[in-house]
Amino acid sequence: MALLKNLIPHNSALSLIDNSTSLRQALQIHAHLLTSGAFTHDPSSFNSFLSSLALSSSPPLLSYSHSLLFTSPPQPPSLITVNSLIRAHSSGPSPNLCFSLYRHLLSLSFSPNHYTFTFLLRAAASCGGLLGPAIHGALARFGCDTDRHVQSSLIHMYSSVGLVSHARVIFSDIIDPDLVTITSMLTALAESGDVDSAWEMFDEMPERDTVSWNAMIAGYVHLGRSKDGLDLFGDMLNQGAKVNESTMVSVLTACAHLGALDQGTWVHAYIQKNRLKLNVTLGTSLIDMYSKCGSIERAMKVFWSMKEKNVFTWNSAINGLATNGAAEECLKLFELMERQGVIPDGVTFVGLLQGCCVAGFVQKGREIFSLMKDRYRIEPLHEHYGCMIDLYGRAGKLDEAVQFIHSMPIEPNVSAWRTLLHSCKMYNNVELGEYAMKEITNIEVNNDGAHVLLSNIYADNRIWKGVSSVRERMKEKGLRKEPGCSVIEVHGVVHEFFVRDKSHPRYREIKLMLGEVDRRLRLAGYRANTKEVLFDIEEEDKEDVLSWHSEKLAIAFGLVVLEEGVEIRIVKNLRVCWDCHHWTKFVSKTFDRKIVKKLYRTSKEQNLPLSSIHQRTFNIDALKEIHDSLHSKAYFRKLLVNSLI
DNA sequence: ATAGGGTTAG
Repeated sequence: MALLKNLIPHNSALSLIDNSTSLRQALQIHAHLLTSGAFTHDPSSFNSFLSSLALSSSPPLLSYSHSLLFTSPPQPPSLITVNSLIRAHSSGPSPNLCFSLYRHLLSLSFSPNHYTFTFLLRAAASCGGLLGPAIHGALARFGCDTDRHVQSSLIHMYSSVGLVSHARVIFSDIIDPDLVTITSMLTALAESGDVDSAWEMFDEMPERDTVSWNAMIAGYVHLGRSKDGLDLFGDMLNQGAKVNESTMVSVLTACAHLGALDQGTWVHAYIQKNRLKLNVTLGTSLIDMYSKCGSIERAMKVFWSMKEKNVFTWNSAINGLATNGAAEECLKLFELMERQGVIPDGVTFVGLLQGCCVAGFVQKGREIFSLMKDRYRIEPLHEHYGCMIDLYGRAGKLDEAVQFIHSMPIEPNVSAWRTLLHSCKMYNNVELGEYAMKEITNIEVNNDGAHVLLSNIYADNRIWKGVSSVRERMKEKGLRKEPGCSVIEVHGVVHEFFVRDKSHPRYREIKLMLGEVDRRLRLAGYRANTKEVLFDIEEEDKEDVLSWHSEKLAIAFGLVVLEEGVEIRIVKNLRVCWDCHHWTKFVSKTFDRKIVKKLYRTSKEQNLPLSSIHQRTFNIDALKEIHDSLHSKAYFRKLLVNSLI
């Protein structure tokens, strides 16, 4: 035994500790260090031991290290040791422990330093709490407010608690801001919604690195300006900036929002070609991109290939299956998730409930809802209640939907009533629709979507008085229907069409194609259904109103430019009207095309067009080329050059 | 024997 002790000097014992070390192993190492006399021989080694445990990024070891601080140590802890513990907690599961450690540190009569405060600020940012300003005061007292690391952490903290103006003040006090502080300010601006100011800052930066590019791209993508994000990514490659995993995550998110499968596929190939590490986050983004672009098979292929998965990964797959109509598989995957001991969260249940909803599994949906509350102790949020209302509503169980709303322990929000209103539209229930509308206007007077829905319900039931009175009301309130917008990606380029949009450079061909479609559909027995048109008619010229809907323009464009047999994928911001749905089915059959439509809309994007620029025509030949020869930056550059033509 | 900015799901 004595021999063994000599064989393992304590510094190698410490280097044994990493995040795979179990608590049991840590205890053994601790015992070894104690019995070998390491701590008495070299008192500072106790501090090293505590730090190693804290920095192992393993929560149990961190707790153990934390508790040892309060036993009678062979030597008082050093400032560095306490700092290490604070640092570990700041990015660990309980960041609020940082603050009690800080008090402990003061009670030991230490003076906290810059290190201490950067960690504390990080903790305050992630707690989202009110402690940030207090820490700001404290660090000023200790004279740490001129330290760059502290300054950028302050900006980050104020931004994360929603106080951009404070972040601005900090920034303006920095005499000579560097790359990092500018990036941190840029991010703060973007997160506050002021992406244009962020851009200004980015544009004027004397130098940029990968992180600043990433911050700007992410800023656009988060605000729903995905197309701008992709364009900026193009610029990034063009300028030869180094791209990394984070870049790709944002770019894939943009592709997912735009339904840009070709670009997403290109990014996937780029990742492989450039040996970027397919970490959990990146893998999850890929799953999400593929499933949002309608390619659930490829999404699941990525899912199964991933060795490490977290709850995000599972949620993306479950959600993808649900929204792609694979409810059975979605429920099966959830069972597997449970068997593998992954704890589901609220988002998991949104996916599961949506799966049940589209498949019409009412009873299963009820069970899932109870499982969430009773077994997993997850308090349902508006989203979950919304799914349940939709579940009943779509299944035609309107009474149950209403009862469910009335039994909600939280105040139903606008979207709860709107979901009900939507079911009323599906099942022609005027009376209940009026009731839902009343509730909606009690909460929010100006809801354009709800007005349009109610008007359509009246129109369906030929209650013209109702139609005109809703229209009147909208006019009074100055409400306008949000313009419909559809995007289609063709050979890696996103094209955007608004309702009644004539601005596309190939509009003539589109119009001709619409005529051709019209002719062939008539032969096939299609008759336009005008009952949902009424809303648009007053601003309309005599031309065929229905053919102006944005998805028809987009599909016609797809027919013009896409090779035969290539599927047409459309992403739309508003509900697809009955006629368009019907029309699409006919086109799909008559032209023998697979057509996939997705509804995509986030609250952030509500009043924004899906992008600001369209009409860019890249000249790529076929998707397979993307896989074969185009794995390089040069390829993307080529796209951009072509786009300028 | 410790620092700052960027990345995922509804």
